[in-house]
Amino acid sequence: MAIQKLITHLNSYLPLNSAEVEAVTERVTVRKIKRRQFILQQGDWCRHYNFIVSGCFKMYSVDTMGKEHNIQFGAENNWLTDLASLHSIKPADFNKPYAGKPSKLYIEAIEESEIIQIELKDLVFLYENHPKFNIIFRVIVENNFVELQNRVLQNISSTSEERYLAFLEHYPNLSNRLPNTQIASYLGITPEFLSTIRKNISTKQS
Amino acid sequence: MAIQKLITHLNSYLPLNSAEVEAVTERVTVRKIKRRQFILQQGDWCRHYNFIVSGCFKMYSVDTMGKEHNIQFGAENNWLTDLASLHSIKPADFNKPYAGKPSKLYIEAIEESEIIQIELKDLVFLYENHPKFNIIFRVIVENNFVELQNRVLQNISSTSEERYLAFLEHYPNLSNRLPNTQIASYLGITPEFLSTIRKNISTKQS
DNA sequence: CGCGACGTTGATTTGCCTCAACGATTGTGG
DNA sequence: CCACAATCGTTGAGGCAAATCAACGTCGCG
Repeated sequence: MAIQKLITHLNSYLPLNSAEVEAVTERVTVRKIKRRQFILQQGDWCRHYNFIVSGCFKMYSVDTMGKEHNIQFGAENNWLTDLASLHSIKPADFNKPYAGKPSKLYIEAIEESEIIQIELKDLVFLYENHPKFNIIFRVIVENNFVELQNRVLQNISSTSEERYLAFLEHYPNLSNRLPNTQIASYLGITPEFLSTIRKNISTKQS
Repeated sequence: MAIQKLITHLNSYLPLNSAEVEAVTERVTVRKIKRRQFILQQGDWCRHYNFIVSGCFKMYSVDTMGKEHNIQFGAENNWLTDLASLHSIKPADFNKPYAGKPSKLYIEAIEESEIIQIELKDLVFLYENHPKFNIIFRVIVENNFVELQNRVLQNISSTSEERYLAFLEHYPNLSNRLPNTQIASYLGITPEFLSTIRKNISTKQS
């Protein structure tokens, strides 16, 4: 069952007691998302943390030329949200639907997916009534921060080929199921150039 | 006074009461750091959060060719630490000096500086005894995460010139005092190429 | 079946790096 | 305080990395 996957995930950070499990369970929503369906679009006010139970998503921005740039992928047991929008809300406005900044990003399903959403106001309730969630979500954000920092380091210090190989190694479960166009967008190169990189790698190996 | 700058900074997130102020004050260390002095070196176990009272630091990694790559700068009112190392420690090992992973990074003073350090075990004490600090440091990490995400987006979607102009706009207080070689390393380009970018910009304007 | 997304290839152009050199500035030890 | 070394910003020639544009075959999906 979907909720059980979330509980197991949270338990891996800090074991929850039954009151905490109940508090979470009461405040989340399970949703099924179809391929190509959006759970966030540019201009929306981002209001949820999204936990991915199954399936796969891409979060991207669209530039002035209409090109998409993948900022992050998310698959099973990942969290995906636009913190820039979600977190621009001040505590006093948590209940208002349109406080803070609208999002500049899109989150779109690449596969048939199932997610669990938790609204910011419910998360704040958990923070205030069950302090353990403060720690869990701080650690989740810290982990994502470290991942992102490594990516920045790669971007400023490695060639495209090195970055591609690092992606394959670091995200084997993603590289299998994503089209190369999407990977190219994530790496910041064109699909054509990724194709020549792949050719070079395969000729080296043989 | 140095501590007062830290308190003012923390108050800007959530106002502290006198017990919380006292708890922080008792557990931090003020240090003066000279130019070119390190507060973290590759191989060290990172044990502190560093709050910069005055001065300026760079955090960088050194690649196999011996080249430095600036991951982050820090100036007044910024926090600087290697989360990847600091945060690899499990709660049970907070008191041990060599738990977790050694750092891969350097943090070096670019100017004569003053910092306030807080050890992980003291921060954990604050988390457990004064839950407000959980929120404050979660928000600090979230803010840094959003900044980093914008940088990733820039790296994969913009030209070097655009990234340089964005840097000037976003960090005017840093771009004044940093040598261009350091900015180039942060942007992931060579100093020579940054020089030609600067020439292009100045000829465009006139 | 037909359309659109995908992966690939090639020709050409552009962005950016490498290497070498130079003057100007800063800093440091004698 | 001076002399010398180190750092810095810049310029130019040449080369490689990567983008652009166009084209083509394949595949999955409606």
